[in-house]
Parts: sequence; structure tokens; C-alpha cells
Amino acid sequence: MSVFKTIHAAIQAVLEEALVAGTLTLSSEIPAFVVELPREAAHGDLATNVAMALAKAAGKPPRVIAEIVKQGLEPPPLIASVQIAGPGFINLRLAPSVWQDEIREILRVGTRYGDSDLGKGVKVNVEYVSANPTGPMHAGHVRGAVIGDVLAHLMQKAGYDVTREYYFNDSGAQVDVLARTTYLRYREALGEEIGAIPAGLYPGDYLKEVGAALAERDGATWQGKDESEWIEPVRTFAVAWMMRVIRDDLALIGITHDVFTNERELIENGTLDIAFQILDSKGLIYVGTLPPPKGKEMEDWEPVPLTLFRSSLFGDSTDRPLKKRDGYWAYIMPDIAYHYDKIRRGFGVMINVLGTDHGGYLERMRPVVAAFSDKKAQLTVIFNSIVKIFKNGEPVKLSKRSGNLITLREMVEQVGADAVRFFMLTRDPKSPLDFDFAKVVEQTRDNPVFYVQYAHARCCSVLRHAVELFSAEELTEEALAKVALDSLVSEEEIQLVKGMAQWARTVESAAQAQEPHRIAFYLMELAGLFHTLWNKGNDNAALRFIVADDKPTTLARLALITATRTILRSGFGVMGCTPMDELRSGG
RNA sequence: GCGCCCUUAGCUCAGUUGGAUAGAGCAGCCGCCUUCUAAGCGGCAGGUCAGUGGUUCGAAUCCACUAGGGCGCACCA
Repeated sequence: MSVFKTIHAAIQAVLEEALVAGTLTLSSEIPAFVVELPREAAHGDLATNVAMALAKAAGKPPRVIAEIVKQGLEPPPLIASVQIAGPGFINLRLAPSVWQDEIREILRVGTRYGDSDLGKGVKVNVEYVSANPTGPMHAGHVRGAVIGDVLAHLMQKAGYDVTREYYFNDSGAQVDVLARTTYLRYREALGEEIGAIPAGLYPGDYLKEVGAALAERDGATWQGKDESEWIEPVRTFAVAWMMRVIRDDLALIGITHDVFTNERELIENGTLDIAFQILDSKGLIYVGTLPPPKGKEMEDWEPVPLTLFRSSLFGDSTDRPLKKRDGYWAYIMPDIAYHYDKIRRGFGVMINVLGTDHGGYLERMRPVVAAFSDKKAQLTVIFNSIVKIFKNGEPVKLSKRSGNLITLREMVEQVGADAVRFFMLTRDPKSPLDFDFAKVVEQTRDNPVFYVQYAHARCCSVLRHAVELFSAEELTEEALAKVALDSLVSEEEIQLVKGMAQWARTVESAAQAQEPHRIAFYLMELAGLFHTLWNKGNDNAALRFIVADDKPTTLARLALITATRTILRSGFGVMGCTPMDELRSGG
């Protein structure tokens, strides 16, 4: 258990005692309060706002409550002193052993340090990528893919039961275009002259191999036939092929989904009908006429009665048509059925990673989830903004129409999977992200990928050198966990340990907020603390990690280094990146 | 017209769900290689947190309005 939790629990206990004893009365439950590292070192090791948080419910001034807490807290051995400051902060100074124990704990637990039971095994569905199978993965897909994947890792580390899911539409207009283009490439493979790809079909060469493979399999079977005969088999063939391509592309950056769901299946196995019937049985379906949409030119608008879903009862701005006037399902219906299906499969939390161009999605789907789950299930959408690609400092124009796309494969081949992954999380998802091919591989401080890897490599470097002084048995985690750590007293060393101690709560708060980028920022900060300490050895040789004539101090510092390496590895694990032992190029 | 998102240092961005004197990096200036990796580190300077009003012990954070920017808004699929 981390220091933060220990102290939090201790304060909680004090409050409960005070309630029983009657020295404290509350008009409500004990409100949430935080135990955190204060910004100012002068304020001690830990600070809590508990007194201020309780003030209202207790009907007493913060400093009075703080006094009660202070009395209750003194004098457990791990707390050196308690001070009340400012408007009612409680500042704690801890015994040095607290931080030393944190190191031992990290060494004992290994990269599982930071694991949490916050999620209590709740089933979480993270849906990401979900591109329709019309082409290979390109730059526009990568950010959402990485965000979703790291979020999935993160939620797992925080104790959720995570399913990674991919939803695609294998019917409809886009896929028909795929089929027609494939058919053209198929004729080309059979020796026909096809000329330029007509407007409205997919340019780019990537469907040549699909056409060729189709020709290989079926020969001239479809040549000269009417579209009504070949569209179905060609579509099926092309979709299967493209999904294989997509999976291979995603595997390049270490992404594999657990479940693939497609629209056609939902229709064919009757899920749409079931979903509709359930809404109907809840009295949420009626026939009515919607007002014309405002603010748009609606030349051909005419009021017509339609089958509607009372989504406005669940916060939607309007009710939604589920059937078109011709009686066929409206386009929203498969999405509705899909969310019903997720709820049916037991997911209490559904997270969807989408581009900001899907702005209306959440407003339409939240009512659906609320209706099917009786408002119990939670749907959140992480909207991620665009990635601007730069090469040599110049922006690269991307155009789907001309087929000028930067593919995922190209990105990985040029900068490596780890760099792509890490870099995608160096911004809040909502902010636009500049991806400069040159910068991502730059080995400088500007490049966060490098900066964090470098910290890990430095840890490894020290440990390699340590072998000259110690046996391998002396350097195992088990052995180092038992070493005396009293010599770790410098400001920089303590700061580093405090940084490490934040790992567990970073995992929890990032998971709770569903913000995987916090992991990347944490790692950059931890790397910074480590580099600071390292550099102290440049100023003062006595502060280097390996001091040949002082083995006890060296061992303590090696314990610190090993723990740091463990946290970095734990973080890289969540990021889905491989820590590098050495960065020096050319050996 | 309506809805969602954004606006923080010259630039690019964080900000732990309402806490103490708002933080990094780059760019600028000043320092640091006889070194476990200087591919780095320390320091200085830089702010009306877009604006106004409100909520309260306390607001970059929550609410309302305003300004600017992005995205979305049919029975499309």
C-alpha cells in the first residue's frame, strides 16, 4: 500500500473515531478528500485538505477540524510531525523510513507495483479504431488506435476487466465502392486495360493485390458479368482481405483486439429487431412527425409521420427516427443495436475512441445506453483531434481523394513502433498533435520518447557497471530490498522516491479520468527527476551512484536505481512500449 | 440557428477533478564535460489563465453571458 493510501486510511479512521466519540458531527457522509505532495517543499512531505473539505458538513471552521485530526494522528511512528497551516491545510512530515519502505515495496512487487483494484473487475469495453475495411491503416487512424490501446492497458492495471473491441460496417455504400474498385483491379489483373480510376472509386495501388488475388482464386468467372452477380462475392472477398490488412497493420504497433463485431452480423442474427422490440416494450417507440431541422436549407422538407425513439427523455435534443418513410431501418439503428449488444454482453462501462468529426455520436448514443441499461451503464467517448504530419519541418498535405496518404506501415518503418505509440500520447487527446518524422527520432531533450528511454538506459548503464563491484546475487531485487537505505537523504534522492510513490495514484486517477496521456506525462516527469539526480553526480563525484570505496551507500543507491527502472518499466508496460537497455547507436 | 470542444509565458503544451506563491519544454540570456552516456543538467527572465459577472473560506478548474477558433447537426450510411 502506498504512503498516500496509508495516510488517507489513517485520517479516515480518525474521523470515524471522532464521529463515534461525538467530538465531530456531520450533516452528511464523509466527503472526498485528498492526500498529496504539496507543491512547496516547505509545507512538508504530504498535505491534506480534509479539514476544509469537512468544514461545511461539520459546521465548524477548518482549523478546528484540523486540530481534531491532528490530535488523532499523533503520534504514529511514520508521522514525524503534524502542522496546521493556511486556511486549514494539514501538513505532515514523515519519518525517512517511509520513503525507504516505498523503495523496498517497489523492489518486492516489481512491475506489478501500481496495480490497483479500483475497477473491482467491472467489465469495460474499449472500442477503438473501428475503421471500415476500405483501405490500410493510415496516419489518421493511428492516434485513436494508440489512445484506445493504452487506455485498455491502463484500465487493466487499475483492476477493470477489459475487452478491446473493433466494430466495422461491411455493408453499405463505402464497402460497395470498395467492391467496385476491387472489381476494376480484378479486370486489370486479367489483362484488361482499365485506364485511370474513375472518380468516386478508391485511388491508390493497394487494391491491385486484392484484384490479383481474386483473379487467382476465381479466374474469369466474373468477367463481363453484370454487377448484380459479382458485387456480393467481390465485396465479401475484399472485406475479408482488407480486415486482414488492417489487423496486420495494427499488429505493427502492437495492437490486437479481442472482439470484432460487424454490422452485417447484427442485422442477420436479428439483433436490430430485438433491440427495437425492447425499446417498444419500454414504451419508447411512437409514430410522430418531427419539426424541420433549423438553420439548414431544407428545400425538399415535408412533414411526414415516422417511427420515432423517445430519446429526448434521456437528454437528447430531439427524438430520433428509427425507420425511414419507406419502412427500412434508419442508419442509426445498427448503432443502437450494437450498443444494446454491448449491454447484453454485460459491459457496465463502454468507452469509445473517436475523431472529433464524430461530434454528434455521443448525444445520439447516450440516450440509447441509458434506455437499455435503465441508466445504469456508462458510455463515454474520447474525442481525439487531428494529427498534422510534418516532414523536415514542412507540413504534409494529406488527401484521401488523390490517394496521398501516410500509412501506418510507413510511420512504423521510419520511426519505430514505440516512438509512434509514445508520441501519440504527448498531448491531451483534444489538442491537435504535430507529428514530425524528424523530431520523433531525434535524440535530444525535445523528444519525450527519447528522454524517457534515456532515463531507463541510464539506469541499466549504472547497473551494468555495478557488476564490477558486486556479485549478481547482491544485485537482485530481493537482495536490494534488504539493504540499508539510510544514506538516501539528499533532496534529489527523496524527490525521486516521492515521484515513484506517485505512480500508483497516477494509475488510479488516470484510469478514473480515462486519460491515458497522463501516463506519458508522468513518465516524462519521473525521467526528469532521475536526470536531475544523475546530473548531481556531474557536479559532485560523491553523489554518483557508484562510489567504489563506499559499498553500503552504493548498494542503497543501486536499490534506488533498480526501483526507478522498475517504475519506468511498469509505465512502459502501460504505454505498450519496450524499454531500451542501451541507446548508444553502433554498439 | 442549435449542440459539443478549445482559448494558460514569444512558441508548443501540462495542470493530479475546487487548494497554499499557476508549471514544463522550446526560443532568449548566464553557467557546467579529467565524468556511471554532456544525446545531458543548473540558473535567470518571461503571466490580466480570452473577457465580464456569479457560486464560497478558496476558481485556470464549477455556473451564466460575451468574443474568437474547431467540429457536428436529414429519413445520408
